[in-house]
Amino acid sequence: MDQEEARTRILDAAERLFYGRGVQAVGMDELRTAAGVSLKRLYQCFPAKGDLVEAYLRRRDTRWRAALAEYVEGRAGGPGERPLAVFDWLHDWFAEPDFRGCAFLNSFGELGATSDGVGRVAREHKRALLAYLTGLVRALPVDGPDAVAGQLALLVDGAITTAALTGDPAAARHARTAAGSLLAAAGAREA
Amino acid sequence: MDQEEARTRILDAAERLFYGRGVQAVGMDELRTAAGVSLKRLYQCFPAKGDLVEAYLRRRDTRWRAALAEYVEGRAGGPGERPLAVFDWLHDWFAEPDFRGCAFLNSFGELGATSDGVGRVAREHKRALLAYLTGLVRALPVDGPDAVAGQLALLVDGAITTAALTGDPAAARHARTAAGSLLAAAGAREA
DNA sequence: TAGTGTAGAGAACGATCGTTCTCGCGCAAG
DNA sequence: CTTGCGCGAGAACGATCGTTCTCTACACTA
Repeated sequence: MDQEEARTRILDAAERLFYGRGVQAVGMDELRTAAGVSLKRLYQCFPAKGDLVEAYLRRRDTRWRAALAEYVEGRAGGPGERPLAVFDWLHDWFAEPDFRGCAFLNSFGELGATSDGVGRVAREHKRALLAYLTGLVRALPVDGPDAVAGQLALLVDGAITTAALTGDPAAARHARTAAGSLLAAAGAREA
Repeated sequence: MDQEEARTRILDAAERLFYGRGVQAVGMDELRTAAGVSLKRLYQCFPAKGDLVEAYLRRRDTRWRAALAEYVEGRAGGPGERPLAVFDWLHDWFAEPDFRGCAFLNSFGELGATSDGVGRVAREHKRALLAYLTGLVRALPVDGPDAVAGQLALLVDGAITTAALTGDPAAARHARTAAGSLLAAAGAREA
């Protein structure tokens, strides 16, 4: 087996287990079994569990944001619908059977006080998300686009945590409605 | 030492340590030392760690919501300012030096997949918060007060998680601005 | 005063954690 | 063919976890 394939299989197993049950609830031995990789290989790919956690979060960050951007790009008609399409994508995500909230907020809540690496990755993720939303809002004729983007980011995080706790994807629709009101209040016209 | 006092000291230590560093990062022995209580006493008050975690969360829930309600009651002028006062209270909370996000969301992210007791308490907390916000909004002449309250709840959760991650209490002000826009959009007048 | 029960201090236990070490097998080079 | 070398399988290690047990000291009662 290639070193590259081993990394992929380890990261796949890590994402499924860490995201589904929490980092501390999954031992390295169970992870090794799920990945179908020897313990030696696992430790030569990731010298410590913390490295694996950070790598898992980084890969998930890029994939998550790419999937969101691809959906918004392909779905939304005009620029005015793009910020709202974000919440449509959230709704689809929330409805997935293994949805369990934001991986970064969960990991930060679990390890943020101990590991600064987790906190760093989580902050970068949210900062990148805010930057993406800011780009979407700036393309519209709204007053104070950066402030509005920050408000949308609050709605996104609120919807994710609410959906995770209640198990109800409807939080995405409520957030979408609120986002529409905020954009309208800031003067967005259907462009 | 009284049994009642022992319970209080244990819960005080549990709240400080569990909230500050996460549940799994704190052992029963460290907790025993922090509480100044014998191990035997600790286990006769709380037969297992899970019981202590749930008790800590339940006490925090009642105190947290009581503090919020007291602030809103005493601070806000008219009923129209009450929903906004919620975010002022959040700002004060975020600025506290040991603020580390929502104890219920943190615990749920850490243990929600394993322990259903934690999930139950966290859901009850958020449901009670939503009910409180609904009461505040229903006192105003707005269209669809329940939907608006749900939107405010999204902003509250978003502000808490954002402030926890960035360490910046400004998230509360942004959320307050957004809440004002949403209330205005729903037809709230300064009552 | 002698006996009894309870509490505190901390050792001890079994389980599990992250990590490393050992062993044996297959393969490639000389 | 032989001789290393790298890999997989899993035992082993030290630490730590949640929980229980032991032992001692002391307050209260007859």
